[in-house]
Amino acid sequence: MVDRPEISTSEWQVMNVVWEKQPVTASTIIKQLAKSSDWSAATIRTFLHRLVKKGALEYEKDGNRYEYRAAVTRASTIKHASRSFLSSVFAGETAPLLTHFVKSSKLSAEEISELRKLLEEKTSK
Amino acid sequence: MVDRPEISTSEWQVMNVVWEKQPVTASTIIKQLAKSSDWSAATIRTFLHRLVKKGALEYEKDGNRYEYRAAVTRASTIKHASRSFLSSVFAGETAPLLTHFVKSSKLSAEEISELRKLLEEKTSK
DNA sequence: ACCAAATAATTACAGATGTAAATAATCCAT
DNA sequence: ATGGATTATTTACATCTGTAATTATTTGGT
Repeated sequence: MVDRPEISTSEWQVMNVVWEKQPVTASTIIKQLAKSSDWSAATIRTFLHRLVKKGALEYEKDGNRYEYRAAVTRASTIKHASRSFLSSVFAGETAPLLTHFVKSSKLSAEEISELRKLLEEKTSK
Repeated sequence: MVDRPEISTSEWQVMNVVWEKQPVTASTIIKQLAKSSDWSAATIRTFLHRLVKKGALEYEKDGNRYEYRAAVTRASTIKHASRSFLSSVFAGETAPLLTHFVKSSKLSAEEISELRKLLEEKTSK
């Protein structure tokens, strides 16, 4: 927890697959990412290698392949990235950030009432 | 508008000062950033130079110094950065993003009711 | 036991970024 | 007009990123 690994945007794509399917092999990840990207298999393997080096992923050998799994939780990684996004892009001001995303997003009725409930709780608290 | 300049996190610090104070000289920016960073003057001048090259800033000569001003609006730059943050960190899902930031933020009563109003409008729409 | 196939590790290389120092151009005060 | 100060431009350099290709290692099948 001392120094968090910085995850690049490409690496986030990979991490998102791992968090969803772990433990998971490289070839499964490659197959999955083929749907949403046009990276070659070699490129994705490079990302995996770098993520291991950064301490964001770890693996266990299973025959000649690796079973990858996340070494950091999605929640804590999101928290870190969000903090830094908030601080640079919105100069640390949360309300404008929320306003921006509320305005620019499509939300279902359920999502909206869920968020309103959350805000309500914050008021009384 | 063809290809948006990518603004790095350090460069965001500089842009935020420019948007707030433009038109503004390098030395004013340096003075301002001294409060929140420990960059040397040379470093900040490098950022200014790169931002001009990227087309994010422009300047007008005033004697031997420049008056910098933004060449892109804050709103459009925020929109761009937010889209890419949403897509990589929250896998494109806005509701979890909003939940995260609502939960992790301190909001004043006014801000909360403002946001609730915004959400309400979205419902009826 | 050996070979084709799969996997992982190493190497490559250009552009971006963080961080500045060195150099060149310009201006103000004397 | 000149020299010190200020500003901008150029150069530096290591690390990170995007994007692979090349090489080495392992393994399952015959």
